[in-house]
Amino acid sequence: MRPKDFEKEEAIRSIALRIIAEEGLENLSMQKLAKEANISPRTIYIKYENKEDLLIKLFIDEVLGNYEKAVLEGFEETMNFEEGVRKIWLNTFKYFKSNRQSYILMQYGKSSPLLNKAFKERNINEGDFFAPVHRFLKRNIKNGTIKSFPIGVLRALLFAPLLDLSNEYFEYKERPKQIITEKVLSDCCDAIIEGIKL
Amino acid sequence: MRPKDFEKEEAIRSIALRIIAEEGLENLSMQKLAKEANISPRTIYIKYENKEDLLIKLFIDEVLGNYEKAVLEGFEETMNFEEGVRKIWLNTFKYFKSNRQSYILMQYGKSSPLLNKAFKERNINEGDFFAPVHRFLKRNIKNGTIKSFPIGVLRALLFAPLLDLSNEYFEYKERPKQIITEKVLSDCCDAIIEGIKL
DNA sequence: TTAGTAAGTAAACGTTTGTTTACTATTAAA
DNA sequence: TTTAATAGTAAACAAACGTTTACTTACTAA
Repeated sequence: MRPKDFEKEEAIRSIALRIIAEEGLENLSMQKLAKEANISPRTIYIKYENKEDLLIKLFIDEVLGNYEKAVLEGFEETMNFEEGVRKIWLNTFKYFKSNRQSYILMQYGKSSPLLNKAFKERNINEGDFFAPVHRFLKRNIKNGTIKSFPIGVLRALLFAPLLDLSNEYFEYKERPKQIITEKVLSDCCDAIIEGIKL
Repeated sequence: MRPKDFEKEEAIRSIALRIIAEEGLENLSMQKLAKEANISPRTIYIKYENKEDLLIKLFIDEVLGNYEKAVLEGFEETMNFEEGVRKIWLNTFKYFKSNRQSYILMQYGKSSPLLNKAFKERNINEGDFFAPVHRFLKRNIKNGTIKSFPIGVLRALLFAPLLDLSNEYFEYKERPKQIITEKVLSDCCDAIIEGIKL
């Protein structure tokens, strides 16, 4: 049996992500994707059932998976609250900083009816990702270290501004005076921690 | 001269928004839009140059415009810091609560290459929206009421969690126990204000 | 009352869409 | 060296795409 060519599989994924991020999902077609990857359209259908299947697997495996891995690098749920939150903040910002594609796809995931549908069908909920962070937060509530908000609310308060800050970084990237310096980022993190601690 | 039928114009806009929010931008076609609005495709081209023009005007006028109006209702830039921030929080949440479509389109706007391109071409920047809020924030920095972050950073810290909280509200809407109660929302607002005040 | 004009329609334009058919290439196992 | 099976290709399919052409309708100003 002829073995799969994993280089082709990788090409399909990376080129698809590039087109979505740079030209928008509405401009991703199977034929365009095949052409840019130098393969026949049929080859995509060997690896994915159809376009919807491709998009969903792309998002769950590549976007969410890589994001989670980058964010949790070096994070231990036994860290103290300040240390843990700061670690996640720096990891997240570092990841998006060198990876604008992921930022765009992440935002896209929040609004896409297709992906929301897929998540419901597969019974995937947000708690399945970042489980160590959730346990970390729960422990710190029990400890009495932080205010007792529902997990989803804590996640919003602690990490939602990060996506906007990453975007702010891109907006001003070409300008002479960088706005999101390490100091600003660190001060932001402090401000948020301050408001959430008991 | 035969006058424009404004009901048709309104139908085009509201149906287009519905399709984008419920089925995704990739499923909005001019023919589908015309069919659902009970008009000829040609009629859309009387009111908009092409599909891109329709999408951009739709987003700037309907989505951003209505959002700004709802958020600023009853807000005065002379309010004191806590009062002003709380007003915006409650307005925003109330708006998204009864208007999930806008939430989805708002998120879409953040990721869409098409809209980002349009903003650059037209020299629209975020400062053009919510000017009263920006002046309000600047005054409170000068006052020494709050920490001296760049405006874009303050905006992220103060208002970014709101979008996620609105989504959290939807996620749990059908469940017996509501998570985002008025009390939780108010406590969140307090926590953020606490971290930002000097 | 009528002439002029923009609004609107029905139907079609050439392209591109997602996907499939019919075929060839490449490899592991027998 | 042959066999069986999957990977991959080139070309095509009907359907849908954005947009336009040719025409009709409805109203205003003269």
